[in-house]
Amino acid sequence: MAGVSQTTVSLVLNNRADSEVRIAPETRERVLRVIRETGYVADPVARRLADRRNRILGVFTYEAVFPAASADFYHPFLVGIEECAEEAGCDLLLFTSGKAHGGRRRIFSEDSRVRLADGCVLLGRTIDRDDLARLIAERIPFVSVGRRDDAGGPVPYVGADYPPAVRELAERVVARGHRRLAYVGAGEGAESYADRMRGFREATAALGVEGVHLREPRLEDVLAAGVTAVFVEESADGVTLVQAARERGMSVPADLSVLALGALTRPVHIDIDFSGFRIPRREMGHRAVELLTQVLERGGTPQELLACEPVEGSTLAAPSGATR
Amino acid sequence: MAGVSQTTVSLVLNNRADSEVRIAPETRERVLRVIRETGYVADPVARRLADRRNRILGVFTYEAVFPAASADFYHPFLVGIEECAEEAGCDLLLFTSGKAHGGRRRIFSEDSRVRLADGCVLLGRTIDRDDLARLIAERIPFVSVGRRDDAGGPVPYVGADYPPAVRELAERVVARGHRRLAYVGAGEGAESYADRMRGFREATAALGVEGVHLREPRLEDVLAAGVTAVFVEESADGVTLVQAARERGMSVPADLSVLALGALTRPVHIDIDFSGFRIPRREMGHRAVELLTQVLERGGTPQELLACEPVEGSTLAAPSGATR
DNA sequence: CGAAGCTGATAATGCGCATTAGTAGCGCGG
DNA sequence: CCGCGCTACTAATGCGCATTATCAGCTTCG
Repeated sequence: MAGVSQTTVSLVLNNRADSEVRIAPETRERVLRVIRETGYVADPVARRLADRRNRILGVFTYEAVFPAASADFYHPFLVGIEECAEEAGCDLLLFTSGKAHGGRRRIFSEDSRVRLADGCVLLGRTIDRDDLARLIAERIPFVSVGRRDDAGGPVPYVGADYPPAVRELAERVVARGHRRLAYVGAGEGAESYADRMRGFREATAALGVEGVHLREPRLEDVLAAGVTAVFVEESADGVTLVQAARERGMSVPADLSVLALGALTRPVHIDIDFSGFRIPRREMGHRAVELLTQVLERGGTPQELLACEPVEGSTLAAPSGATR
Repeated sequence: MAGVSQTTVSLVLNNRADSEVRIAPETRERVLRVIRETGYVADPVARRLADRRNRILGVFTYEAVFPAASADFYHPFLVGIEECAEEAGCDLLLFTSGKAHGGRRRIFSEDSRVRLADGCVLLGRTIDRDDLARLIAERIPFVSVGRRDDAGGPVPYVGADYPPAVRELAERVVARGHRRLAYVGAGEGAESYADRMRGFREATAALGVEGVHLREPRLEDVLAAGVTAVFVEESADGVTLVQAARERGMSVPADLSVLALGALTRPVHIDIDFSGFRIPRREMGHRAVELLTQVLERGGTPQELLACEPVEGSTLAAPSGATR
């Protein structure tokens, strides 16, 4: 329509004005006019095929992203991710098609589309080690939200810095007079759990107080252990304990302090203002995309830990028989 | 690696067993083995370029999808969309890159990527008419969530059926003894607003009662109009009115009934159990994707309205001076 | 006045796949 | 022993773009 070759259109479209390439102003204008009139837009697919870049960032989650179940937990990450993607002028591709394979989503499924994106962000409490190893081996650019142990090589991530957060929390707790603390939760499995547990162990050791590990949120166990403050890995467990305590006529935090370590991945009606700390979820999502774009441009394997913000809350008090 | 041509690999990969194509079992097995060993996956981009189909559905929203502001409102739609996309084995592409152009996102921006997806779902209270017209003109498959007026042709959509919902609600209200009702809100601009208003007008006419239209949620205006029941287009306005009424010493619903017409697009701390109806948001999202896949296969311009479910709530009562 | 230099554009190529049009190899009938 | 019909593959082509190499037309300079 403009009487020029496809090459010229491509040149004009991409606004190439290098010294290498020259386009007469009038020709350029003519092409632009036709583009405006027809509203032509280059097919992003072909574009991507040709220049191996499409400004699409993939987002892979092991759990469904939206479903109410874990929505409250994942939502903030996504807010950060979308925020940064918009700033970077990228679209987001949600890998929702990875049919649950054996009850669990896998990145590399039958007909994986990971490669469609320039790179991707991984979200989830745990991520399949084999998938991680393969991402690294195949040099697919990605950044994990949440620290990950090496998987056949260092994994790029943006995590929450749990150990210091748990330590500081423990200091606050011990400063209130508590001497026997408990950690409730698995303390392993996911890196985030292991990190919390590590912080707990380090803290009790450094502060010279007792540290008990209980896998299940059973109040009897807590009481039997003579513990006055409980660190719950999952806030949902905290809710369980608080309710059990109240039913038993105990008062929180007067008779038992409960500290939440940030996570709330299980759906639960919660109206308890837990003392503990806040995982900087939005910031993590945002930073993950930032690092991903950086990886795409310059490569590398960035690893960052973001600090958790202490939350005063109302479930921490001095132990009942405290003698300051 | 398998000693066969690219064509053969393609054939095996796509599991083509037509009568047209034949592959010796042993050859097929050999290729499959190599595929398993190397973990090869076909590049979805090239695939899309070659067969013009990539099982990616675009989602365009005029407001940011996740941000807390309107999150509570859009979230349910997305839940439904993701749900159905997963069932259909499609990935979702969120067009987040449509930089706010004049404060508002546009589908066809500088470098639009709409075409990357097989088709797309549109979300938002209002959608630019020109964008709609262009989608139709360019035959880009799409389905709008929310009814839309024609835009140079019929628009495919899944909407909420407001008129009957508002009428039924009005009947409940009138049955309680109310004779002077008010509609608070724009009543125009977006189709969803116009539809509510239409239902309101039809209802008051059919029921033979007074129907006042107030654009702003000002309690004085409501009282001045001698109205006993208010239909609020936006729940946020309902909150405003209820608070104003309470500050004035009035009781809701004893002194004033407030009916919410489903929408809550503005962020507001709400703990009022409004009487009114529920927009089937999740269902709309789900159905939109369903229709989109249908359009992709067979074409057409489906238009559907889903019923709103009545919500009993606690802001509807007989008017104070009711004489049944 | 011919060659070198520059300008402004184009033909050709490749990206990784699906698809179409063949084409070897082989058994079999005549 | 030639040709026909099958089977089981492969060569070639196109998708829509970015990129590279190339080229035609003009200036300018010696």
